[in-house]
Amino acid sequence: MTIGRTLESDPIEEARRQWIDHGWTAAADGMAAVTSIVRAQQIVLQRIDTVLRPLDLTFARYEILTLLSFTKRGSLPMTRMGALLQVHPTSVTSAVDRLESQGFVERLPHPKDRRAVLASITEAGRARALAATHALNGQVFEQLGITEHQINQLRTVLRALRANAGDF
Amino acid sequence: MTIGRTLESDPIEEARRQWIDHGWTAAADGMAAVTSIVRAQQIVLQRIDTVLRPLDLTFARYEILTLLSFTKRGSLPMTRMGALLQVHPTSVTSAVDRLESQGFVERLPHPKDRRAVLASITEAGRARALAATHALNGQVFEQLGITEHQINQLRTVLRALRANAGDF
DNA sequence: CCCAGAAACACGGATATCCTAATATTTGTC
DNA sequence: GACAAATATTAGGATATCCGTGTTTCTGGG
Repeated sequence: MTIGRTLESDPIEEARRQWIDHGWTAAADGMAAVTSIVRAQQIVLQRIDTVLRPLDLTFARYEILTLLSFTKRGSLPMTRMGALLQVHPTSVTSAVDRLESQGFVERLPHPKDRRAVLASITEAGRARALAATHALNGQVFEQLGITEHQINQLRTVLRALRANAGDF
Repeated sequence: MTIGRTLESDPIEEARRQWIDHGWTAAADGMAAVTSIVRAQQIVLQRIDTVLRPLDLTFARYEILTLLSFTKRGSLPMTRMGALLQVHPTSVTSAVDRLESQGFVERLPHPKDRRAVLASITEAGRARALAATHALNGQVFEQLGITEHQINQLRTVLRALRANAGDF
């Protein structure tokens, strides 16, 4: 599962030093922060996929199932899910295709708008989503390896970044 | 470029509230932090791709070019690059395939180990990498929309996370 | 010293995912 | 009622990962 052997030093810190040595000092910290985000996402997504693979789910499909399970009727229009989860409409289509073939979701016609399609979670979908959440909680979300204080720093800073990007 | 319309509230904060309401309090902050990392990566990678597209580069290929430009001889064994950039060997192969077809990199035989292949950056590759770095510095790395203090918090916390994952 | 087995290296094929562009249908608006 | 916008889908390109293969190098027992 691990990609390479252990490295002698932090490659991101080394890149940051290179930036400074080349005179790009104003961008050095930002470059290091961005690269850290990309790498951290690889790490957590790899852990998530490892936990989710035995359950035949990916993170994208897990997010859809969990979102649907939180709604009152267990269903949402496709476009609405794309907006809430910040993914492209085509990604929603392909993910729902797979979830439907797995029996976790079914497509229903929208009662008011004949253009729209409702994705509705099934009982099997609810059960699988719950099992996945319990596995992720215990094996990923409660095991990040950083302090509670650091977790909250992360949430706060990234919320500022997301807000600046127009996320909400 | 933006995916959906502006949302009324922070969807991650809403998910965190759902976690607490369901009694998964111990995992709520970790879930929010992980989801924030995933979303933040989407945001920064989208900005990076927008800047790099006119230069016919992706972030993965840009990283390879920049890494090579930082070495003394401008060349590295394929496996070594995979280890430094934390990507799979097959990803290195396909990225170098494309860079070679673009004329930014050439494959050379390793002088000592006939199994290995050296990827060597060309002059065109150096020029393109430099142009890309200047564009990314000005349009992404210096424009994150968060304070310098927050940038450094991010670096520190994510370094702890990466160290815990065995990155270095 | 020698040689058989293990490990490392790069690549090709198959699969899954995401994004872009284009399309058909339906709804809303002036 | 004509025209613009929204909705979901399909098709195509690019990327990343998993698995297996052929070649080369390393290692350890004889």
